[in-house]
Amino acid sequence: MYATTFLYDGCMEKKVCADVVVGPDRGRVNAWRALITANALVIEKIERALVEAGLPPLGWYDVLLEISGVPDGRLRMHELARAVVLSRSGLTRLVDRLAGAGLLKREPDSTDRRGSYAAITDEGRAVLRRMWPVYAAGIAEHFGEHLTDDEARAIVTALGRVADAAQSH
Amino acid sequence: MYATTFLYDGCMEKKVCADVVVGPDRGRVNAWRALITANALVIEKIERALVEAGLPPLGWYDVLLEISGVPDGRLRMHELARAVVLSRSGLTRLVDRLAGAGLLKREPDSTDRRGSYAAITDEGRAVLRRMWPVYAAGIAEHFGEHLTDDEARAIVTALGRVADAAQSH
DNA sequence: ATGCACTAGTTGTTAGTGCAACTATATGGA
DNA sequence: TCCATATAGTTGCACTAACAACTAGTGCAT
Repeated sequence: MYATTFLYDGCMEKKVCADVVVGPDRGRVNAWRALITANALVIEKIERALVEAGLPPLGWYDVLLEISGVPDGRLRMHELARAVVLSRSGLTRLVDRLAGAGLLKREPDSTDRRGSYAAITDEGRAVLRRMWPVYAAGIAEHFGEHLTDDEARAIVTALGRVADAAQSH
Repeated sequence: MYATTFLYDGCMEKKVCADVVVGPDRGRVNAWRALITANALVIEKIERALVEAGLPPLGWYDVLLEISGVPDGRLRMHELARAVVLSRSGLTRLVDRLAGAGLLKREPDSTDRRGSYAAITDEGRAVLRRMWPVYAAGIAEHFGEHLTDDEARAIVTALGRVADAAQSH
């Protein structure tokens, strides 16, 4: 897992590599560092809370949430793949695991015999509902509590822009 | 890998689980969502750039950077473990890999025969210097460019607070 | 129709990760 | 001194993830 990944500040400060001409300025680099550190630490806390509550990991949450959000409660694999950041093969096996646990059911697509649907079951929805309170509490305690309203707004707009750019091209 | 992990917004909006009394408000949740999404997407881009440049992954960067930053260029395993978010056993094997590639060298600690040092080699420093430009370019292109100065500052202070809280207790 | 490129998804293989159990060493108190 | 307990780090095992190769089915152009 991509942990903290601190940056080679020394590179610029100590002028060990003066040949670096272009680079993000100090403030941007610090922002990046803060982001990956906070991300890693908070996710670790939340995963731990889920384990302690006897619930599945966040990856399962992703998939269940995505599928639960569409009207007929089912999604083709490639649609799911777009929403969840995971390789195709990884998704196949993740869905297999979810299906094995009874939270999803696989259904053939009658109009395209190559494809198959992943459909959420009642039990899948139930698990999703049990997970959210734990997840929400983790976000509040380890993340939300430490932000001002202004900061929260700034993060949404700034990182939204970052995500849009990364997704588009 | 913790991918996007979108939140169960529907939970609150559609009042499917009215029993959730406490929870982070909408803005905080959106901030969290933006953070994990941006993190996942940008890291993916940077990892890909490193692969294309024939360089090791970010995890190696972490370790090399951390060790290169101390005066005598070596660190005990447990000191390294504190800096890098990785389990003890994971760190053991990561250091083994780095050592296998000639970027680190393991040295016994003469004052405590249980412990061993991971010491950076010249080649390790060289790799670190080759990695930084690629990493820096990735940060600039996929992250920094999309932030205003104010936003960068807000992220540093806000997420710094988040990380401090997570690390302390 | 038939061939060919494209899309959908799965499987083999390899590598990285965490947990729990283990070995070895250190340390503080009777 | 000697033992209990704590600390440092490694190893066995099970699981997860990515890449590449593969199977199967679609659909367009002749």
